[in-house]
Amino acid sequence: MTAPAVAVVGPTASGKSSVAMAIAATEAGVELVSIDSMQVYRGMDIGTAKPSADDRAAVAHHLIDLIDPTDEFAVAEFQRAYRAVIADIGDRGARAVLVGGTGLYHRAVIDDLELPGEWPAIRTRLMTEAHDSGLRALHARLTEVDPVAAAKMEPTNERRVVRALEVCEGSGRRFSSYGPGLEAYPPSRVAQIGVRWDRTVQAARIEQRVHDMIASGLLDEVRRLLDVGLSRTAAQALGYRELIAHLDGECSFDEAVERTVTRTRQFAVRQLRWFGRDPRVRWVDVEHDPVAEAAPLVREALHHA
RNA sequence: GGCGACGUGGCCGAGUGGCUAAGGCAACGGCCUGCAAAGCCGUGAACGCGGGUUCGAUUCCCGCCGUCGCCU
Repeated sequence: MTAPAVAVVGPTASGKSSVAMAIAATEAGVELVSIDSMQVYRGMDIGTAKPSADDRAAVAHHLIDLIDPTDEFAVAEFQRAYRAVIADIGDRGARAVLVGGTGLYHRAVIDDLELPGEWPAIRTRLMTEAHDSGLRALHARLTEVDPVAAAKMEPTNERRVVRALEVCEGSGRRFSSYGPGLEAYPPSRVAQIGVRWDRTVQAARIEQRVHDMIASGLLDEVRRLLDVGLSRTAAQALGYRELIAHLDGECSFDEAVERTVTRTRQFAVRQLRWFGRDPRVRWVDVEHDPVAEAAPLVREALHHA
């Protein structure tokens, strides 16, 4: 049985995790579910700001440490794992607080998106075609096969064009037939509370956070991971990608750190836009203390869930 | 003090005696159904200052200021 759930969303370093922890500490029968594409990797702890051992001992945390850093992972697997976890929590008679930072994963679970499926062979073929005869040609083909999908994407966005064609060819169904996409915001049983700060403050918080991660030994963590190897997805995580580049001799340490700060800041803006578009999110513009300012709203939503 | 080089948008960095002065980064705005901490699209903004040569100067000459290097 699906557990009642409430979601705390927002950009990195907004304090959403601390809000969730505060809820779990004061409400009985609450378990936390991380909606984060990078915390699923074991061993990637510091850079992904995983909850501490103490926090995890105090409150049940889910969808963290699901796989090895060498493994590939994507939304569909995450959605599958989520369904299992949310059912378990429900069976226990508990409630879930989702802590969401990865927009796509979050939508996939709260709106229960129907994800098309995967046809790697077709995809590979399409990619070589894109490089040989040009992306333009592929987009033109998509326009014939699925004009609705084609109209919705930039003809220059290889990933999207290829994926849409992959699904059309592989499934025999139009890509656009899998649902309205992400521009529709149907009523959801999961209430969403957004936590955000003024842009300037957010930037400062991020810079501080990155420096804290470095001080906590992020470089050593990356070295250790490099010995085992990182999957394509894991290797592009913020902080990891930059530090790997540094260890490969591509840039100085300071440059890597600076680059991490910048990229994280940009990521936070993208998160803000992603969640900001969702009219269902109730926002808390934090002035000083995310817990004091946002927790009451989350608590209230949880009582209605 | 002398000699030399340089001074282009927030930063880096091309370039030309005369079309609307590249590009990259950042910033800002927007997008996203299997790499999503990824990827894609769009936008604004500049020739150090003062003279001169010229039909016309960012480009050539002089001076000033500034930066860097070398020399005494």
